[in-house]
Amino acid sequence: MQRVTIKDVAEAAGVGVATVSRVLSGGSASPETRERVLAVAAQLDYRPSALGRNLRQRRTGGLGLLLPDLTDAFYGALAEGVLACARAVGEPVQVGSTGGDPEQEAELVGALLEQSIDRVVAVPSGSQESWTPVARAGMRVVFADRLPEAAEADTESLGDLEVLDGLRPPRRPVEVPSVLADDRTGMRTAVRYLTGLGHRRIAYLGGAGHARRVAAFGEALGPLFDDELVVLAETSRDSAYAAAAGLLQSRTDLTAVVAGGNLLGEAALLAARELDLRLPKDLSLVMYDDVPWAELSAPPLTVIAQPAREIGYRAAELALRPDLRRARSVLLPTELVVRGSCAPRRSQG
Amino acid sequence: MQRVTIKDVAEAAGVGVATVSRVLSGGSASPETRERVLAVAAQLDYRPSALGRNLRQRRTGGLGLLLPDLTDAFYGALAEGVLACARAVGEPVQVGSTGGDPEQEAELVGALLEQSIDRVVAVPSGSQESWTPVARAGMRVVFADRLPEAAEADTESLGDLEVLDGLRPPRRPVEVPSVLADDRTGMRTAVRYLTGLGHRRIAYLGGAGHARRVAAFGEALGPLFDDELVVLAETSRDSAYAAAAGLLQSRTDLTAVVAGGNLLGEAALLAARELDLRLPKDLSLVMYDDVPWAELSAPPLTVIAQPAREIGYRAAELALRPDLRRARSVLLPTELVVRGSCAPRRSQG
DNA sequence: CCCCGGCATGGATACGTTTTCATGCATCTC
DNA sequence: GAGATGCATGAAAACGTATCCATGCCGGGG
Repeated sequence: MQRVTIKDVAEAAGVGVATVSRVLSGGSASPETRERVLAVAAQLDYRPSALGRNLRQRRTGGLGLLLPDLTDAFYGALAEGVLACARAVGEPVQVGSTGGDPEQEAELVGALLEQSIDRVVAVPSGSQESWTPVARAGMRVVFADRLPEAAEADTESLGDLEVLDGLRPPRRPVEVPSVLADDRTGMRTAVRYLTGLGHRRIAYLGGAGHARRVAAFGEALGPLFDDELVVLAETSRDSAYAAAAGLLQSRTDLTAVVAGGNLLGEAALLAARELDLRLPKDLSLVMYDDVPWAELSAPPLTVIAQPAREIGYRAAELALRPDLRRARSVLLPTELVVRGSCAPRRSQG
Repeated sequence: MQRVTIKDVAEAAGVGVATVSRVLSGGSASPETRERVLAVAAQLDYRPSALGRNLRQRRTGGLGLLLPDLTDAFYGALAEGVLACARAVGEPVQVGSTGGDPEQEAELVGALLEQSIDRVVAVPSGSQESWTPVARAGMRVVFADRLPEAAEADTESLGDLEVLDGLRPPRRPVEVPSVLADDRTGMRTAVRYLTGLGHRRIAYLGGAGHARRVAAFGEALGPLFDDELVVLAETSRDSAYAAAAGLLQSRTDLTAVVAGGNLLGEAALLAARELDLRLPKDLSLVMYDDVPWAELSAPPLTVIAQPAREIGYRAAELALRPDLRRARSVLLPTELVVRGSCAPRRSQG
């Protein structure tokens, strides 16, 4: 199983390897030479080896994609978007599933580094501090769906920062472009919808990395906000269920829940059923992500639709297209799709 | 942004590059040298470049994964299995989504070839004829979930084959291992369950590449089989819905449907609702794939559960682990999970 | 004492490509 | 017509690694 190399083509065509390379990569060559080389290459079924090219150019083409969980329909759709864009520009994509674990994420980033893959779209699980170095190291990162959160204010690390600031001029922060759904208005729409139905005790059932949404939730609720009604789960169905069950069980006064993802919506539905809470009579539910089954569940779910596929596509575009080099971040609109899982708050009793 | 190379490490440690390479890849070296090299490498934060290694070894590590659609929960879970196994052995995986289109699949295989990635797990969309050459070319292929189908008997290509057979001794077929769910017993269980409930007109709503399932369906149904009650859709939600709607609309005599995948189940549910068919009173439905929402839909769906994640994991194992080189194919059990979408056939009326 | 085997080591080579640079030829300009 | 300009072309270098092979050292056996 000998591979046909550029050298073989060159010999067969009676030209130098440089000429073959030029012809194949669009450089200049005389028409007759070009034609001959192309003919020979086609006849030998020559395929340039990405290995040689990559080594020479000190970089691997292609795109890394890091996300928490392909089992989550939202990320599945997002991934499809990324793949679609990558295919459009002819780049391969290497996928890693982090399980929401910063350590695994770091490992996967390391693997990309090792492969000299220098473009990545990521749904980040790690902290901002863990991403800054990789962006600064020259990797072209695009965040999708959410931004990494600052590590919790650790006095020691703060001290470090101050020392560093004293020694060197403050480094300008690395600009990492991102493609996000507009959580602010999305959340506001949902919350207003619920408050409009008379709900006052509204909970947010979220996941790790939902700081922005929680903030938006708080902002939208205003004085009604009660931080005990915000529950964050890990990136797993079990954890989501535990969080949902815990929330519904401990806070019997709440009348509405916003689930920050389709896994969390699933969990809420399951937990509610377990506790014999009827939707929408006993509990109103708004779920993030307009997954196909939202329409099929009992009751059909009112959802905040995010353009998952487009988020992925745009993010990949930002990462791959050189003409978007200096591109800024993108905020995509969401849409409240009203179905049957919300009802006016029934009078106490 | 200069990369630290093995040469840098060698110089810093005062040894030759060969020694560094040996130490890092487990070759023999004196203990003190080894220690020094490792220390220097760690201190310089040296990461071997996959580029150099790959070129030298004329092969890229890693695994290709080709499947029809990441939006399909079944393939999402399968992909998670593949990724889990790959991570366990430290190999990156390159994912391509074919959309069920043989042409795109071929293109993606080409991309893998170009990258010198020589191991792939595939949910094949192309014909057997399109896969044989790639397996024969030395790529280590493992089929997951289904096998490629023989191209439809085309007289011309048959002629070609005969000519070739005349010229050379028949080539032994390439053994491509596979990891499949046991469609035969799975389907039989489902069909028996439905016939046991009194159903006689049972349809199979399948997708492309479901030849094996159709065969199993026919076998299980025996004399009740009616090939007009087998409908195959393309790999898309639209196509699935069209097929489902067409089936339910044209064959009002049928009382039960087996949907060959969760997308098809979705479609059947949607179409039934559109036609005001109530489940399970007017129509019984068994769906392949125990997706999380099966429990949440109205009614909860009776499903044939396939171990999607394990299928992926085992397939990746077969592709990646060298000690399984001569491994044969694997058949994994399915399970009928009875919920609420099937009922006894109501007496004609 | 000498030779030989074993082992640690480093130099050199090859992997397949792109790109730089020099060369040669032809055409254009004054 | 001579020098200048342009273009097509090929030789060679470089990318970072693994491996072959030769070298030198050591110790043990004859």
